[in-house]
Amino acid sequence: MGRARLSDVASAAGVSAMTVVRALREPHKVAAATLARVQRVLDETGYTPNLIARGLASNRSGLIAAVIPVLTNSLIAEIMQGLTDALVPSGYHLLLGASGFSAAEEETLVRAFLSRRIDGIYLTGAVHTAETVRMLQRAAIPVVEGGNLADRPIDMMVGYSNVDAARSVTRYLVKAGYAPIGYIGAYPQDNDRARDRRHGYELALAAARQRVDPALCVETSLDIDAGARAMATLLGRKRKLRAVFCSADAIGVGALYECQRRGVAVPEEIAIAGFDDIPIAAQVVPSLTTLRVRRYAIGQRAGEMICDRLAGRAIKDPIVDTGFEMVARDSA
Amino acid sequence: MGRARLSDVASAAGVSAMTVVRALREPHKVAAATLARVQRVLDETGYTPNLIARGLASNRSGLIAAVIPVLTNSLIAEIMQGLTDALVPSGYHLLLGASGFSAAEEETLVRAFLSRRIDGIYLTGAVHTAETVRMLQRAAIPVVEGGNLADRPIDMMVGYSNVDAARSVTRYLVKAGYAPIGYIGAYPQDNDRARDRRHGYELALAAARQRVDPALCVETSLDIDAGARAMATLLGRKRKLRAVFCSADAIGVGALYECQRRGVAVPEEIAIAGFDDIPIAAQVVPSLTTLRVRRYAIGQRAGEMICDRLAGRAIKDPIVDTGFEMVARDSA
DNA sequence: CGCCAACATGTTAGCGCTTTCATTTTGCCG
DNA sequence: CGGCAAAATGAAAGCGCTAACATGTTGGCG
Repeated sequence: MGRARLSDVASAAGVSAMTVVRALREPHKVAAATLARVQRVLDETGYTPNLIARGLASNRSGLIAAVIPVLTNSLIAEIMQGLTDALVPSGYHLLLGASGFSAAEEETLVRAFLSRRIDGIYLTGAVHTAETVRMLQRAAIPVVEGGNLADRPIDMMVGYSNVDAARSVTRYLVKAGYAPIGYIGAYPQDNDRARDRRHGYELALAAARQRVDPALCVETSLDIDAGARAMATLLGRKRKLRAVFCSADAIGVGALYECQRRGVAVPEEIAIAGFDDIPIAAQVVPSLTTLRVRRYAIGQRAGEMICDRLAGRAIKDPIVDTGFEMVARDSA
Repeated sequence: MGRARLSDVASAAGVSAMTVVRALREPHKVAAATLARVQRVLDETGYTPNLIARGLASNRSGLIAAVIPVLTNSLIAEIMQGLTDALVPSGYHLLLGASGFSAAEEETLVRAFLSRRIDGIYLTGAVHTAETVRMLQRAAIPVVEGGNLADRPIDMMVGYSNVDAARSVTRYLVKAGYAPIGYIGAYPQDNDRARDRRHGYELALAAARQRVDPALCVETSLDIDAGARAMATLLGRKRKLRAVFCSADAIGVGALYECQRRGVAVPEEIAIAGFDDIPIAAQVVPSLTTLRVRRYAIGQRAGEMICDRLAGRAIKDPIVDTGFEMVARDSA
């Protein structure tokens, strides 16, 4: 590995470089005897093509980048797993960058990745800096924005409507007769998904002619502890509260635990609904009512779209809605 | 981006390519007036170096690969976050591959990554195919095996002893007076960590002169559901059982829930100890006694070691033990 | 048995950068 | 103010591959 070059193989086999290339990529175009000879040298030398040189000559790196907020979010990780699973069979590899929820950091990463002449890119969410968008358009590579749907994608988009999904969950609580319904969600800065979920919550309340009470809404970070603290805050406000929509299951589970610790019965005193259907949601007692989203499919579809475009296949629809479904359980 | 070449910038600024390169990388070696002129052209054209061409010419890709079993394991994701955080400031980027717990698939990925002329690589665990090891040694790049400690690393190694860690947890149960102590762990195929943890469990029992009863040991997959089912299996065997060591918190939490559902009091009737200290371990009721490992630090340290080596800095010790600590909570 | 497809193979010219060495210019001192 | 070291700049030769075109070699048929 590493040492032998194409030309080494060629001269060892007594042929030209092109013949080796053909033996590698279009064996049927090479005479059987030649093929066998080249094949043998290939095996002996353990030749591995230098993809850097190939990239320079062919102007394709074979690299697909993905910029995600953090690697440690298991929901995003599922999308990435789908993405890489779709990419690798076509010979592409995944270049991963973490932006830490910062659009500026995302821009820095995108710039660096374009320097590497990536063939395509996956971005999380639909909100990016103007410069990010400009660079990507100028690069004219396949771009998929994933995890949310919006009106004007840079190029392609696959996900679901966070507004509609959050509205569905909230409507579910409304129809179950709960009122008033509070909200615990993630901080919305630099994060269109969080913002959209809150928006969906508000739309559902408005449709039901319930008023949005700011005192019943808390925004916090996205983990179990934070969910527990937020629930404590809400309960501490001594306002009437019958149900809470948590814009992420991690938060919902934390809220549930906080209720347990305080002896608040769920759903009898306070109903809780989450969002995401993480594995633990089905296991907690009471099990968490939530909304399921097809995360792996999002990544996989995104990967397919990028591969299709790079292979010159037409994309039927640049915006793919992967949908969602309510999962009614015991907590609401 | 993408259009302007180094030579374009050079001719626009009326200098040679080399001067532009120096302006970019060693500005102090360029006369102030020239520097300003080049700088202006650089800004105007928005020049971005083509890292593929650089890679070919300099024989360094700037890419560090990591091969992990799956992206969706949040523990591994934390390691990856540490890794990328350590790499990016030095200008390296993370190329990620998922082997699906298969050593053969790992080998395929390593081969492909070597084709891309990666500058370094992180591998999960200490067990790899002979061919993987051979290729890596031949490539002579920094290699870090992470997440476990073993005797003969390919190159460098950072992690903790899964044997010792599992022994610590089991010993904790022994000292608390529980007996007999059962075991629920992950399938050990192609996974040295799982194997080592079971080994640690057995060593601790042996040290305490308790016998290892195969009927009290279950191996399963690594998630909450599986943990619950495994606990059900164990309870269904109608053997005396006082405590269970679960080789992963996901399994432990599942086991805990199964006990709750069956009305088995934890820790009064059965004590449960986990491994990993995932976020939810502190939140479940009763909170899970477990063992904490410095995952982010493992990735970060691995990244630093790779960067150090590539920068020509000496590595004091090629094997770094990041240690572990018992976290005593309520479940055992 | 000669000729032309169809097949098989080779040649040439880069891709955009870095590396190495060569050359020119400047500054300083006796 | 000549000469030399140091500073500033440039020229040439690839890195290992691919793309596009060119050439050579068969075999089948009239």
